[in-house]
Amino acid sequence: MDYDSLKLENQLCFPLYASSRKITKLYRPILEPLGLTYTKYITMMALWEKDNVSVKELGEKLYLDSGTLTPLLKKLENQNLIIRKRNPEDERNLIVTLTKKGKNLKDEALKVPQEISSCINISPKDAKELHRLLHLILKQ
Amino acid sequence: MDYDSLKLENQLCFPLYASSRKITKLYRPILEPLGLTYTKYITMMALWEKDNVSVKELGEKLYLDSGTLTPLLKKLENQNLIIRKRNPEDERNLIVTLTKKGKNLKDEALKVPQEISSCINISPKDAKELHRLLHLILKQ
DNA sequence: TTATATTAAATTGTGTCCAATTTAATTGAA
DNA sequence: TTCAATTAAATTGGACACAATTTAATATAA
Repeated sequence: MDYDSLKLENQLCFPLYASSRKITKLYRPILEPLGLTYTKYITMMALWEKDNVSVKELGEKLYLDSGTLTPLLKKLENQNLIIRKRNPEDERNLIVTLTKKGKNLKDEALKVPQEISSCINISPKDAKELHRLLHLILKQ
Repeated sequence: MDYDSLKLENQLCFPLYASSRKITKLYRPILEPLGLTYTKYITMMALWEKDNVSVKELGEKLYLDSGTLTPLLKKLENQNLIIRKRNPEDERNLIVTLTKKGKNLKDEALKVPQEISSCINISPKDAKELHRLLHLILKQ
């Protein structure tokens, strides 16, 4: 019987899972002064790219559903970073809009990618290749 | 001002995080008939490779701490897959041992990697490269 | 020896994630 | 039209993750 396929070392998902958590952990102390968690941070990144979007659209971009986003967006609203408002054209849709404070946070956030990249030791070539492979999985 | 570093598309962590969750989601329905979650599954894989290990050793292998492992191991014990026992030589250590049922589950689990790999479309070459890059991050 | 330091698990509290269900609004077919 | 389907968020409940603290056992230095 061949049990090799059950060895941790031969898994692809396990290092994916472990390294994802490892890097999220790196973000924690860097984001904490901005009042953001990692999930809040990627949500803000999505909004900095495109404002006035529905929860559905945000969820598609972030690969998250309303079960995760609804409470998260409520917290961001409590922090006065966003406003949540129903779309008058179609009240089923909730539109998320950045506040002035939310927009201004972008400048403070500029240092985050810098600090992170100084923590992760990977060559530009490897980074590009990793990026390609991850999107390969994500896009199927 | 250059905001490109804040675009989701330019992140390395974001696709890592998103694809990790995506693949964990693939495991859910496959592991469910075995009574396992993904975290339980990797814990069992570690134990199938090496039995009679402490929580600390298990945590080092899985990159998890006692805050995650303690409740998880209690559940696995309730399922009669493992036994938890203090080491008489040093009562601080808790030793985790597979039961007969836990050992037998390995044969059932053999089909899991097969089913998963049929869901993920990646060439052997790309898989090998992805494996290398993830371990590069994990090992630093 | 004995008080202090260290170590290993367990506990506590917060923040996700997600499946499944519910609620409310809109669409569409008879 | 009108009632059944569809859609978008919100809610609920269960399972992690992890920082920080606590508890208990062991090691060590004065």
